[in-house]
Amino acid sequence: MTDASQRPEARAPRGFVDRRARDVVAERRILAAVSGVYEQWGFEPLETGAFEYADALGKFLPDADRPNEGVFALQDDDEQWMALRYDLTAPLARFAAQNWETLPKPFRRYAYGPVWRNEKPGPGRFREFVQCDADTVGSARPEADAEIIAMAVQGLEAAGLPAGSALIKINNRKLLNGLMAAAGVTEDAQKLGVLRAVDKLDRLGPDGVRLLLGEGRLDESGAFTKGAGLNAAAAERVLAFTAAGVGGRAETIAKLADVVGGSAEGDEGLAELAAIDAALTALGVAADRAIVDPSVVRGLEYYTGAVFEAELLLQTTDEKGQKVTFGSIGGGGRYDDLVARFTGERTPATGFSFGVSRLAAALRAAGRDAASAVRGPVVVIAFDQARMADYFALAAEIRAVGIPAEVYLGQSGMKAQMKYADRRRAPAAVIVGEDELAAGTVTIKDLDLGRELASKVTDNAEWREQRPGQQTLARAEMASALRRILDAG
RNA sequence: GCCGCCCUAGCUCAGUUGGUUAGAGCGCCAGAUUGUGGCUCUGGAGGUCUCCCGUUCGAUCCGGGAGGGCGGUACCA
Repeated sequence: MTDASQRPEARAPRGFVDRRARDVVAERRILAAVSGVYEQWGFEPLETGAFEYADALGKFLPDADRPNEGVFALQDDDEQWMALRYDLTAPLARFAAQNWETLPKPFRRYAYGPVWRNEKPGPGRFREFVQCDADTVGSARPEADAEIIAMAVQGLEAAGLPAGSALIKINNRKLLNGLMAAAGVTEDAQKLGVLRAVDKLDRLGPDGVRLLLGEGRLDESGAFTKGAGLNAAAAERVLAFTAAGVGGRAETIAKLADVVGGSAEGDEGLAELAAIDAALTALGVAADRAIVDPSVVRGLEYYTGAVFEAELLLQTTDEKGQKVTFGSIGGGGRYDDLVARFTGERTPATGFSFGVSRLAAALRAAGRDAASAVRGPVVVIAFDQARMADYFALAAEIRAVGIPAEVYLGQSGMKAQMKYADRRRAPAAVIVGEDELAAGTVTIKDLDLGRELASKVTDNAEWREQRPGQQTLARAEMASALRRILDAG
């Protein structure tokens, strides 16, 4: 035995979670359903490695001083920095650039897998999480955006979200760019400041955003956030723009034309939105599934045109009775410059990604995971260490009819074995001792039924006498009896 | 990253105005119960009171630092 002070503490690194059967099964179901939809739309699966060379991942280049800023990075034996991918878009851009010659173009692929971010974890925010992503590389058509949106709607519903509980909000960066150009904002840093301010609209409201568009904002904790430095008139124009969303897509687009029309870039964005609207309508996606919302901007720099965000409309209460709004569950947009980083050639691309465990949490809140309670196998009680061969034969017989089964392999007595079966959430325990062996019978205990019956019995002697949920029958009838128990459950 | 609050058993928390053996409930293990998960009773295991340094005759308690957690804020490719 090692000295206690030398023993490692059994704990997972912060921001990394262990997921047990219930969560694993739920996420697998989501991925299977969404993959099915994506493949039906002609998107092929693609898997790339967890590591990329750091320079391929984008602007956060690890340097010797701060190699792990934002990403988990390490140096290969040839001294090159490599880093765990932080999303699935950057690896796609790298893959597309590397294989561009031989790929069918436009290239349509979906991917899912873990991504890693080296940043402060929070509630519902981890340093490792699973993303699912679909992109079209090599098509500048607005229809490519529309198709991604329509497919996302269908994918989320296939995963189990109740129809209409998610809404895709669509906007176009070119509108805001046109607006800012008209207001005399040309500097990139200031543009980014405007985007970030607008991105906080849902949290801070118009008044908070007005401060951030101007000089800056002092929050409750006393921290000051520097604003984008717009003059009052320009700030009001931006706010008016973000508030221009109305019901229907076409109506919103018409209204936006009044606000941003006239600038070349703004008109381009309007034309793209109109084309997306037309394609969505043709694809059968109505305004109850996807709307145009000018307040959606997404904080990321690399989007060049259409941007979209999937918002959950579900509102539920958590275990403390607090109201919980799920909010954004995924997003995406058009990024026409990402592949060009490698090839030097502008390659239009658009995509959508969502967090798989976040969607799983949403489904749970929506009460859509009832069926995912994970059952254990039928447990064959190991009564007598000398009769293991008999128990294995029983278990094999049960498996042969398609029911998961296992023989208890611990050392404990029968009481502990029953407890084990209970904890495994086994539907039934199979008990074969001396009596049953001699009589050619098996005793089967329906654990769910037993639990229910036992709750009504308070007297111990009576409980022992009743053996609730238990039946003894000929061995030949074992499989069909178990089948009945499973079907009833 | 910045600001605030917090850290005592596996979990939720008492407690010591600085004093010798730190508690409860739940959970866990076992027995009562020839071969039965529940109930009841009995017993048991489990803690360097987050860590390090300082003050003190003496620190889980006071001071400083570190780590971790929670909330806000920033960032989020």
